[in-house]
Amino acid sequence: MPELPEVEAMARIVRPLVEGRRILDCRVIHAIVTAGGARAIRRAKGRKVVAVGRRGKYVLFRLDRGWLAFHFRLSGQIFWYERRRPPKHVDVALDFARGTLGFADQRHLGRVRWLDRPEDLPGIARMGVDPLSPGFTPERLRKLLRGSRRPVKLVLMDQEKIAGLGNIWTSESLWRARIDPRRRADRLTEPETRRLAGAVVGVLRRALESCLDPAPNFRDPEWWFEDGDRSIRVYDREGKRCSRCGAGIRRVRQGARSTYYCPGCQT
DNA sequence: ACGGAAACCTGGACGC
DNA sequence: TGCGTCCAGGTTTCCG
Repeated sequence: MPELPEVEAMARIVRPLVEGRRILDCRVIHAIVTAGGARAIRRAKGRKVVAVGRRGKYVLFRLDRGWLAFHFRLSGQIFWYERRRPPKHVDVALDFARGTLGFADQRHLGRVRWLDRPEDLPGIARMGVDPLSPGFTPERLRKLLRGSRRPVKLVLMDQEKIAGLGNIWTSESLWRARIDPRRRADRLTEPETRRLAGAVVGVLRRALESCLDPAPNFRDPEWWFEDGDRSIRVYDREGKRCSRCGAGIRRVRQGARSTYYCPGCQT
């Protein structure tokens, strides 16, 4: 489920728990999340976590030798607990001196990988620009959009172009920029592109703030990001009133998934 | 190269 | 209550 803001929040909250600490043991409970790399994952045993970061929707642990990459897909989660009292659905557990970090995914779609270098993962090697980095400028976005005849929504979600946007925050960004998600990417005007770039950054910053306040509590087996104050204007609001113009929010299918937009003010 | 659709899993919501 | 169907915020793979 998590997109860039949620993943960034998870990286920040997990950082003080594991950075500088040694992984005393690495246990694979459900090998499916290692995508055939269960053996490799266990190499993390005995390694020290040097740094915690995020690339796109990945959380990366840089170890004193090698890397661990976590991807949450739709339902992946992180827990912090006492080794002998694990929460449900933990697939990979990293034991530290002062606690255990669990990667859990009820649906088993998430992935944990051991890597020599982050670029060994194609999804990371081919990753596009991070929308919260200085490299994400209106000019950069313009170049990305100019090269595609696809609907602008699908281009924004293409991780090889822009890394970190998913279905929710893409819909929200387009609403904020007042652009119809079905528009052909290469037909956006320059002012629209500038507006869109600003909207993406604004939406993600605000979402990150709300993901951090209140911050997720990995010790709580029920934790999840607060949905209430996430400033959602169109996502999952089909039939409800647009807060800007009062028209009814619509849902359409794009790339086999739902897009929400306001037909009144997104043109 | 590009775009579309299916596959990967499980559980929840909904209609009958 | 039970059953079937559809849906889910992501990514990879396959196919035309």
